[in-house]
Amino acid sequence: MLSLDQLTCFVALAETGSFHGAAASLNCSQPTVSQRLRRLEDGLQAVLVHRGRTGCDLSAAGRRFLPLARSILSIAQQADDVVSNRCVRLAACSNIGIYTLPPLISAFSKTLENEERCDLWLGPNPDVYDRLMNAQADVGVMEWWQPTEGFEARTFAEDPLVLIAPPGHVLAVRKRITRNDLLQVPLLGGERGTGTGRLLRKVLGRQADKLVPGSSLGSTEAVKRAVRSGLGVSVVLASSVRDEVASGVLVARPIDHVAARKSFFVVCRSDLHARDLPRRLISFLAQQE
Amino acid sequence: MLSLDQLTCFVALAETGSFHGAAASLNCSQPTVSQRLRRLEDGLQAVLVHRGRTGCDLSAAGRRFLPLARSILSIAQQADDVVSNRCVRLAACSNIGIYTLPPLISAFSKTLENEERCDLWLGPNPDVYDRLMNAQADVGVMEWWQPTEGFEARTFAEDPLVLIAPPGHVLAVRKRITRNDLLQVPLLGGERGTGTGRLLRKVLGRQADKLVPGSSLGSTEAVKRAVRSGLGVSVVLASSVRDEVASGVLVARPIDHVAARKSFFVVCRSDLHARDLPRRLISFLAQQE
DNA sequence: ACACGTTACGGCAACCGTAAGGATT
DNA sequence: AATCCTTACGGTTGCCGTAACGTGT
Repeated sequence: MLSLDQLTCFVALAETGSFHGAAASLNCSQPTVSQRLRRLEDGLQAVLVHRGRTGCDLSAAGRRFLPLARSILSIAQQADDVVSNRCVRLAACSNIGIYTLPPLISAFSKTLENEERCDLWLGPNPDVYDRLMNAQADVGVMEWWQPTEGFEARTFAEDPLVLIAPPGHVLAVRKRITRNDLLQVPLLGGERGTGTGRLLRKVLGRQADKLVPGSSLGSTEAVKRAVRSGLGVSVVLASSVRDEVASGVLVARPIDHVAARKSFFVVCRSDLHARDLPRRLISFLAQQE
Repeated sequence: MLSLDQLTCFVALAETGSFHGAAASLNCSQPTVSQRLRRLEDGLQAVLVHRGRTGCDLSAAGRRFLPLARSILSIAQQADDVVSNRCVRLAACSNIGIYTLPPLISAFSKTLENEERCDLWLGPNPDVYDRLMNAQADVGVMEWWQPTEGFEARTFAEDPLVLIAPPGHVLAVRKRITRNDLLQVPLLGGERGTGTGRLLRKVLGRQADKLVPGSSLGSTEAVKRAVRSGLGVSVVLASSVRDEVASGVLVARPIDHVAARKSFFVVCRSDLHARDLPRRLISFLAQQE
């Protein structure tokens, strides 16, 4: 029966390339290494390591097995941190996770005790939801949220939306942008199915149909590149173009509309205590707002 | 020290909701369940299960731990199959994996002995490459391949490219489609960065610039839907529209050009034996060609 | 009295380290 | 002779099952 000692031993053996080396790195006697590997091989009914006089190397089966062994050990490693709540596992989606969250997490990490960690995972919104449900994440940061028994969500207002244009563009010199302005220029990005697209449609109402079709670029990075190349203008979150605006390759202009801010949800289980790491993270985010 | 028995026990406990139930499902005595869980909790230094008189339920730490326990057990389960080569792990990318491979795999599975399996994983081309390198996949099916020490690749010719149009379209009644035809109609999809787009550019040469821009729809499914709605025509792999052509919602026409076939690579480690499952899979694919 | 989980204890098997053995350079 | 892995053996520990115990319904 597969044991963690056996796996550790096998991995050490693969890394050091010798039984003596493995024994040294594991602080145990060398026959113990032999025995552990033997039991492992007996259990799996396969030869994992070819013993040569000058060290040893993995068999084909051993090579296939190595990544599995590493995975198991890595998860077992996580276990300690996860049960003792020394680690907040944050799952976030798309733009929020890419642009807004990193600096906040970085700041939050500085407030942590020793041994405490904060892990960020990025993925599409439905996957974030799944991770919360499966307890693979402690906190979810999402563009939409379906109220769910046992969980609570807090709404945060994100950066305002801004219009971006290449320097020298007609709209780049205006102080502010109105709804009508948006409808009169070809707008890149903002396709259906993205958070920004959904918000744009809400701001523009029925007139949203006038948005130039066929301009689905898929990612904010693609949109930024397209605008820089002079293909048109677009509407994105202010924080996503901070660098480009600072360096002058893009111009950003605020948009005249109250709803022109995107909000996001921060979700966690409702049975957490106030001193738990996930709650402390959420409080921290609330303070920063 | 975390053992698999302890994990199995914990999962059974979570599923049955009682120590007796777990003991029954594990075919062991009930005090053994108590003991295993006790050791597990001691090892993790946390209470995982709240004992009540009427069954028991997981603590917060227990809920966080459950998915980790399941992951470890699931990987450990795979281990047997993987080392004994009773399981080919196939990693494939995009369209090939979605449209071309499933029927082939289904046919191959019928030739397998008892207890043998074939797992398919889908992801972007670079991830397929990574999986091969990390030995997380035995066979890779890819759109491009960078020759790599220790691996060998075989080239396969895939289905021809066809032009698809809605029934009644001007091009839908033509027998064959020429290069010039392609340049004179708005073409949906085929954006840069996709395999089809790359091939189209190769077929059309410098004239590829005439392709209608801004029509990046992201997925073949999106392209098919757009064509069905009458937004335009497109070029896709024949096998990806087999169903739609059969049911009459789309019309497919062959394209007059020798290079209008996409090729893909099937890759495996070069140190495999002929009777190994991955080699048998590759031979099978070669026969079907 | 019953249902459910814990504690107590005897026996077996697993595991480790020391020491000796075998093979190759 | 030296290096490297394997085998052999004794002692300790861990783990299981039976049996007895405590406690709520």
